[in-house]
Amino acid sequence: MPELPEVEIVKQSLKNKLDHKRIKKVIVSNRNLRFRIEKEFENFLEGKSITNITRISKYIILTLDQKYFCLIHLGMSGTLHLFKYKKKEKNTNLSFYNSKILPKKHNHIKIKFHNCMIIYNDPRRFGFFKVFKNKEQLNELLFKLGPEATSKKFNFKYLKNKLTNKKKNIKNCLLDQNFVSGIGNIYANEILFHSKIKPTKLGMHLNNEEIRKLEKYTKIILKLAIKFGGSSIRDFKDSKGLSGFFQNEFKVYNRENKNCMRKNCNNKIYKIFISNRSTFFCKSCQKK
DNA sequence: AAGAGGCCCTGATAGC
DNA sequence: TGCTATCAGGGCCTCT
Repeated sequence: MPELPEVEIVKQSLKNKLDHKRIKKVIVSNRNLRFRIEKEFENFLEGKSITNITRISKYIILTLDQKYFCLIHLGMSGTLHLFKYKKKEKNTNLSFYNSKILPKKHNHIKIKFHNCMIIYNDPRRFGFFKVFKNKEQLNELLFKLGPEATSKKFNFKYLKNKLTNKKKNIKNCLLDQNFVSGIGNIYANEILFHSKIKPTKLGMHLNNEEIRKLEKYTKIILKLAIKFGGSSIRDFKDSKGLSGFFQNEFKVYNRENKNCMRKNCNNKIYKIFISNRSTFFCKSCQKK
């Protein structure tokens, strides 16, 4: 599901809700996510307070007691659901949460707070939770990432330098998180359409104008997608259950055989596969 | 060393 | 209706 805009939306929807909340109880019902959840996971989290919630590329980071970290990646199908506490019935230990609909299966992790809880659901289990006992350990993992697509570090100079002699096609470059972080398959397709660059073009063959457009539209598209609340295909929702609307703005993604939306272009959108990922483009707008 | 492809996993959908 | 095949928003690992 989630690329940088969707992860940002999830983070925003958790922010202020979980800030400074103390974790009362953690329940893991399936430890086999992308990485197996460590035995100490529950114990480590319980009793600690969430002192900050941030996002780096497609990762959500919970800061715990200002010095520990819980790194969350939603993989392809992960979702976080926030439930507010409603009431506790007299003489029982049952807690009741508001009635927001939750999938019946694949709810792998529950994190309970005083008056709310979050549930991690992930059918395909490509996502993961991992705790870090200090910042150095966390940075070790994160420093391998390329500059964030929305950041100043991702600029003409960086791209020009990186693309020189790059024999990889530009679409795979955009999907390579060590090249630039935060972009996934949907936004890679959309960015290349707006930049008028053919997805199969080798990185080394981009001219200066194309590099400038690539930088420009990467930032425009991702920031616009955040404004629209992300893209909700296959039911992406934020932690409160709200959908995004950027899917209505797609120009090429999932539009095989439909008309190109650029003014005065009469061509259709083609679908090809690049490294087994579906790739959409207009042959006439993205000639080379 | 860089790049391509397989693979992890479940579910929705298309085609027969 | 019910089977099988294919494909999904990610990224790690292996092979060349």
